[in-house]
Amino acid sequence: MTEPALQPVEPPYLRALNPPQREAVLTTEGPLLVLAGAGTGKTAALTARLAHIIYTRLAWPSEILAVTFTNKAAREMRERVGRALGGMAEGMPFLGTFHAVAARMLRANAELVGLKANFTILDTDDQLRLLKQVITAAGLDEKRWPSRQLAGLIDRWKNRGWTPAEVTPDEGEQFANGKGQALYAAYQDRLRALNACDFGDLLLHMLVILKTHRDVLEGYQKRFKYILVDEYQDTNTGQYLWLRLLAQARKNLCVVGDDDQSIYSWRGAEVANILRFEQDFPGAKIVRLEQNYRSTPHILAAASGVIANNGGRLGKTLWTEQREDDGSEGAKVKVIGVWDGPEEARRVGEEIESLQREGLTFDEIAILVRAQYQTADFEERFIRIGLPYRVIGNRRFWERAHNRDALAYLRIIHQPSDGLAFERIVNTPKRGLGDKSVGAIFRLSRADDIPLGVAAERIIDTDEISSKARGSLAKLVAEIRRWRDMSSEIPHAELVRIVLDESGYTDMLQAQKTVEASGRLEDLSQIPRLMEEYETLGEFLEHVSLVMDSDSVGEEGAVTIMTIHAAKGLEFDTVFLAGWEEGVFPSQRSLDEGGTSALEEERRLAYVAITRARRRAIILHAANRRIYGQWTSSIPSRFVGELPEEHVDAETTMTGGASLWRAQWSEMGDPFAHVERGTGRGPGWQRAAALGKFETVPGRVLEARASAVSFGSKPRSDIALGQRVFHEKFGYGRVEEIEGNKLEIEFEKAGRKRVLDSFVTVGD
DNA sequence: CGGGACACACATTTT
DNA sequence: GTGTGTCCCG
Repeated sequence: MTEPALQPVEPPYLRALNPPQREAVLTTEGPLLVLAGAGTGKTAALTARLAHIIYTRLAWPSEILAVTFTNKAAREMRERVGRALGGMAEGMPFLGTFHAVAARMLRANAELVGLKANFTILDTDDQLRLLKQVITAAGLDEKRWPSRQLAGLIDRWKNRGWTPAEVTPDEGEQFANGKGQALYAAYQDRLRALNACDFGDLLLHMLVILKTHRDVLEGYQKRFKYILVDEYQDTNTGQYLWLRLLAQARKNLCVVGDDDQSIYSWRGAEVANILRFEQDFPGAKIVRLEQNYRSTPHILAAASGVIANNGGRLGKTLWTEQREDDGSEGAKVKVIGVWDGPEEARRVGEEIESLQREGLTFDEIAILVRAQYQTADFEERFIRIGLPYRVIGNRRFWERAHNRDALAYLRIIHQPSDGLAFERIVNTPKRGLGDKSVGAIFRLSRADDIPLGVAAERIIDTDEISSKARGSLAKLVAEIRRWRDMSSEIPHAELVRIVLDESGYTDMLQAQKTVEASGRLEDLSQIPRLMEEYETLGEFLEHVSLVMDSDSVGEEGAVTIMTIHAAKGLEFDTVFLAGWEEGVFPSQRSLDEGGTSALEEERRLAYVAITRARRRAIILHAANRRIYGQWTSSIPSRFVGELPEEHVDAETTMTGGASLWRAQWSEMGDPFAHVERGTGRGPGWQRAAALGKFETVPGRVLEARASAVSFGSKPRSDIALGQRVFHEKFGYGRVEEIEGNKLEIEFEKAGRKRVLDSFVTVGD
């Protein structure tokens, strides 16, 4: 026997790992598939693996390729590896999302696909505008052949790794009577001319380069001694091909995933990639992580019960030793039926307040929804009761026109050939450069094959446009030049302020004096803060185009509201799962488009949702919901019925209770079975209601609850013109106008805004 | 050329 | 209920 003292000291990162996790860490050579169920310590194992490879000098940080699907995951991994190694993880330049890593590689090889290293990454909006131009240029009616649809097709092709030449006639047929392929090709030409890339291009261009340039491929194969892929079930075909090329030489490819958590097939993800990993990489070792460290038994069992309804799973048996402090199995999954959306929000608010009284902090609580529109009821309620919250995944920030305008100014400064950015700001704010002048610039740009910005400069010296237009164009061009010169000297966060002021953009908004305008100014004022985190303007722009998220510079100590998709990979003590109703979740739209396989994906989403909870999962469903302005009645989600009864505590404010719904479901089977798919324009829940059978809410219940629903509509007697009032978000102000229950208030700090009277209290 | 009035589609999930 | 495109007039 070896003396214990002689054994090498076990590195800290291996401590606290269970045997399969250890195996996942120590099996560094050869292909490895780690099947990691929800909450099984996957991230711990992954970071330990990276730490191990670096710590034992198998590779330098820069020789590891580690891809994740979200920036959040990448950030977390970087932090945790750093912690495990204490600064040794410096670098890891190739740890990031597929897109971020691909962008980095592409910048180094851009010229091989006819781009320059400083190419622009287009956002969806630019992409659509460009496609619209392409469609119109081909003599097609954009109304009949919408750019959105073409964008969807092209995206799908790119996800599969197809260049225009590889689009099958059959596929090209799907748009404008077979012009799909030609339009795709034309679009790619336009992109190249603009020195730009769309999202899919980042991966596709890199794939093409790896396929056609042996030297480049071999360079990367040599460089990446180890490759690690997180969330492998979410890879699409293009990403799979990309990985296969890179891993071919050394075969040190470790992929981690869970087929039960595959929720991105609509984005091109192929679960098949994980299902056939063994065939792709013969001799692959498989490690299963099945011990769950996150959730209490009831929660895990409830989730397992739901997912068991799916077919074609790799299959795992998750188990847990988690118990409450007192050794009990903890709370069952609670199902609460409520009357409508506002009541759902009210109810969640009350539950949160009582949890807080028990000592739970707001950060440990999340509300998960299927779709963004569901967040509105909660926001409204939480503002009203002063409950701190944050909404994650607010990608809408960079989708708002004014924010993109600001971005376009920065883009044209950073990248003179960014024609789309120039087009966007040339007449915003208005400077007398209308369709006529801009059209002339366009023609010159196309005729001489020069970027829009250059054409603009040249046209000043011609008489193509009116002298007035010439004057303001000359001024604009000069200003952009000046800003560009400035940009190397002053902090870029400062640059935005200067640009927005000097361009007249701020003045334009200030002149509008509307509530919307003040909100926009508020948005714009946040941009410098968002920029401060980046070294250079270029870095910032790259980040924005890759993330399109304002990164929720979030307050601590707030309840989190987000979509289930955004919650993947996260965990909370208590999770509220809102809107579990047919049509909402599973989403009718999804069902209409994808049938059974879409239903299974929705079910995986339900599984992901439940498994986010450590100690408490509360599922809610409302009998009525206002969707797109229309009140519609709805029935509980079939997933509610799939929860194993013994792990559920049901409570409903409606007659019959949960057991009634459960009975109905088992009796009915699939109530949509006889509803034709994809027909009719109305949302599915309307169709569901039309089935009659489900409109079982008795009138007297309706009456009994109705009074609880209406609030805030009665005029307030305590508010008069000139009254000093207080608002949760905007602070103190004076009432300037009263219109029903809407008030126009001049706030001391926030300016003039219209708010509902229910949001203010009488000030002193 | 700019602005306002109006009609109208259009509405999941995200790198 | 939203935002966007279009039409007309000053």
